[in-house]
Amino acid sequence: MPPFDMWRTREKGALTEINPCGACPVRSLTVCAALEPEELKRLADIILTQRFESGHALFSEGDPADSLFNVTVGTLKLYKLLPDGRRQITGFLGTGDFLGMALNETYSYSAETVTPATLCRFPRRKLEGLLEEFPKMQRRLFSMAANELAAAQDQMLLLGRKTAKEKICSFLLMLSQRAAHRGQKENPVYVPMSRADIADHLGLTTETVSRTFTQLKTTGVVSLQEGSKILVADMDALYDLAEGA
Amino acid sequence: MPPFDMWRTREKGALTEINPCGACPVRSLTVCAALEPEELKRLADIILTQRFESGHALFSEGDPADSLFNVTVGTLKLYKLLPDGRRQITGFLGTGDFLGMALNETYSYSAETVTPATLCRFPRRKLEGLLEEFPKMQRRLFSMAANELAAAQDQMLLLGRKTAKEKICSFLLMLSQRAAHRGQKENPVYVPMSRADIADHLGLTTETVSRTFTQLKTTGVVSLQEGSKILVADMDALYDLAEGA
DNA sequence: CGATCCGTTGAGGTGCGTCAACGGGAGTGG
DNA sequence: CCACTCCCGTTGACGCACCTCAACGGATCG
Repeated sequence: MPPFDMWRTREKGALTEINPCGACPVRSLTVCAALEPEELKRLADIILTQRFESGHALFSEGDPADSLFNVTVGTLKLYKLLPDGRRQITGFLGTGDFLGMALNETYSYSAETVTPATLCRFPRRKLEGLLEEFPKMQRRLFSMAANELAAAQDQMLLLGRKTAKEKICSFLLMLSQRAAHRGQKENPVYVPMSRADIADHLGLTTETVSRTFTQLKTTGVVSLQEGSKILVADMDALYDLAEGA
Repeated sequence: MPPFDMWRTREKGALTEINPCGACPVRSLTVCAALEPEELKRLADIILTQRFESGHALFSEGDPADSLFNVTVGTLKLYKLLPDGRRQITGFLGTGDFLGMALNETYSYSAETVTPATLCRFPRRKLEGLLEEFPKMQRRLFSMAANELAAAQDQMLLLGRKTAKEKICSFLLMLSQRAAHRGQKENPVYVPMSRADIADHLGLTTETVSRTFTQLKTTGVVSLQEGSKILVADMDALYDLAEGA
């Protein structure tokens, strides 16, 4: 982390710094993992690193899609809304995740920070140019998209066919596994999002989420800890509960 | 369609022919759209064209993933199962769609024909080789994956937050729009899949699907026609009903 | 002509939503 | 420091959209 005087205000709600990609501590998790040192310099020329407070809207569904982002620190949520305000959170993103891909000229979902977060912003045109030049990066991006697609299919199974308890257990397992994948602690599970966010991700209400957590605590499967952490007492039981066994 | 004697049995349940990609009538819809004539020849060398009856399982979740497919004719379903048999159909595929992408060495979902179908089969190793050579095809595949991802997000919104009636209307609209995209009639909508398949796609039961169709018929929004076709009498009403307006 | 499958309809049950109340923590202003 | 207000999470009482179970008719097939 650079001293504060290296930061400068860039736009409302964002702090911007110049960050050399070569020194990026999370590069191995991102699209940038595919690049050689000199390619990284080219990349560093087009990106901005920005820090946002929690609850900051990066962009909304329908906005012109002229930026793409890489999460380096923090958690984000992506969501879609129905006209009457019903909301579906399609996914939570963390360190290494990439967002902002758009088919047309506008975003098809909204993105908002859940915790304070640091992101690398790529101007869309310039990134597309680099992708032409760096086929390795193209391939890396493709394999990340394939991963997201598999996760989306799991989520469809969850939303369409699982009970409330199975949904909560699957969600905790997913968080645990993703933390492990990023080299973080997999237990206790860090759960930074609110009950409302969890509900809108799992197709439930906050009340049902709360009741189900209480039930899991009562039966001794999990226990709550300081700082939005959930200790899984019986990981095997959680696996079984997640699939209805 | 070639005369029958051009077909030869290749494996149980499949008929195989040699098909020059250059003459493929649906190429513009597929991954192959990106290729030049001489590249198409290279592609033709590695593919098999196969025809399957309806209800044929192409592969199952967990099978070794050594083939990829392109749908030229017919409809398929992709699905995942829970241990107790609950099923979620993550999507229906038709002309031009691509399937079989796998992250590891095994498929993460099952695939089965809904109608008689014709597919081009690509051996995975050989296709990966060609993708290295043809970056245009790589890009085309990526944009198709991005499309699928957007569709998956729509489906999550549907599964998590829509009512039964909204689900059915959204489903009909989706079928209509996809037919239009393929240059087929968008109304009446061709609905080749069973009530059970629709239910497992929308997170409902067959009874609820049936009842909801009856309700839409009664209120004059749609009417059933011969040959699995549904005539949408009031397309605007269908749009409104699909989003709860 | 029985057997099977599929779609439809009815009657009744339930998992989760809705509505409401309450308590604790954080921020804010006096 | 307290008083006030939010916001969030929890819990209870109740209702309902959809599920479950069951019956039936039509189509297909050996």
